[in-house]
Amino acid sequence: MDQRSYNQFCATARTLDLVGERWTLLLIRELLTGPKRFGELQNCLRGLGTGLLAARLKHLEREGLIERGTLPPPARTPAYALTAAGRDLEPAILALARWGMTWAMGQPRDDESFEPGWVMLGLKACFDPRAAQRLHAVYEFRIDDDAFYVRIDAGAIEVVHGPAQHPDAVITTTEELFREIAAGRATLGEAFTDGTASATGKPETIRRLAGLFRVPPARARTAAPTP
Amino acid sequence: MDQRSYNQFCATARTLDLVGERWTLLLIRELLTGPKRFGELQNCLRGLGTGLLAARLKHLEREGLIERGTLPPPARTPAYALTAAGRDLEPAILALARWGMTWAMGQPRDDESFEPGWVMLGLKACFDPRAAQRLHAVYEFRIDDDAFYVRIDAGAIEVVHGPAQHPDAVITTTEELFREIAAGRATLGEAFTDGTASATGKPETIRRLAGLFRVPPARARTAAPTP
DNA sequence: CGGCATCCATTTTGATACTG
DNA sequence: CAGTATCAAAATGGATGCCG
Repeated sequence: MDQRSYNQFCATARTLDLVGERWTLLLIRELLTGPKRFGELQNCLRGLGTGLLAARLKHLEREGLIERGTLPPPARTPAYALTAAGRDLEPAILALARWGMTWAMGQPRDDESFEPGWVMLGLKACFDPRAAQRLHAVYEFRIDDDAFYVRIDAGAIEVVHGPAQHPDAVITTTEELFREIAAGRATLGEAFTDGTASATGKPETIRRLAGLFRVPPARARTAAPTP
Repeated sequence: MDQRSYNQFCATARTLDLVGERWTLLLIRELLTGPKRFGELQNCLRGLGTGLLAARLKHLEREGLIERGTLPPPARTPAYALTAAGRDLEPAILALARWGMTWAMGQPRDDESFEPGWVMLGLKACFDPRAAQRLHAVYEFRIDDDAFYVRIDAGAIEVVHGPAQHPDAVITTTEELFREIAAGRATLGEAFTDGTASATGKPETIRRLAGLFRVPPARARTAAPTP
């Protein structure tokens, strides 16, 4: 599982030697929004068996991409978190996500699973720092029984799985809307208008939210003439 | 080979469904610097058998990421080129490369193969558009028997495998130097000084070259405290 | 629940031989 | 060369069962 290397002295190949195996990048994707426990990971990653999950976690820990630790004091249960090296994979994963938004999303198939966190990460991938100049705000998203918070700080964005401490605005909506957003059939702005999402908090903070993200238009993957 | 899907309605997962299999991203990496033939691909990708290469090419063609065509008129031999969708994977591949430069390069192992093109792509990944303001120039790199050209156009960079038509400057050097650059033990600037690389052409164009790239410093992948 | 071990059916892969 | 055919060796997935 890690003795199979491409044997190329190339930055891309070396990276794929470490994280190119099946499930690995998706596992890291899950940890991008905060530490998760074994069972949580298994829930998000249907089809990944316990054995393979344990092997992948061990491999990533040995390679210094994740750390096994325990959640904040009250809960003494083990959890996995990204190290600095692991966190630094975020730009690559968001780049893959942007590609997927453009070229591969279309309609959900009915055998596909879905997590609101994937859309939260998608929003992050579409975040436009220039649209967030001078904005400092914490948003809390409540999607059915899931919660995320988004902290915007002068062109930087942070997305974390879990409720916020002192949100400036709270957005309440459904997983169904998030599915529609992922399919490109809805936007946050429209959702506020047609009532599929509601918000409480500082009006100005709410007003700026929808403009922070530039969703790339979907395109079809048909052979294109070389320019 | 394509019936194995993650079955997630997620942009990242959908992308990996298409290009996440072994060898696929490296294959696309090879095509980022221009069309290549079956045999050329096989040469760069030691360990990838002909059967699997053929299968991958067929899959990528069917999915609209590459096109099978023939090289420019004189040679009537088949070659594979990226479509617009395939080319659009470049940001993701360069992001993976940047990660590898930072966290995974170190020294070459002696069982690793090496291609100068991988370093050319590494340079592209380190290109700093702001350092190239107002610069319009075509550089030709001659690395032993390989050639690449690099066109800089006001903050944009293009890297193509093959000789240039009318280069403003020609850089001549060895594969050995490129290996050292990949290992972070040499830079273009030093190479001009110590004579391991030589350049002919417009002095001002040559002078600006080394400053166009910001190579990220290498870091060790040891468990880091979460900030 | 967290996590590892084991067994087994199915895929993927790697390596090589072979054909136009 | 470009690509198919073939076969052995891994990797995967699913279903357990076990132990703290």
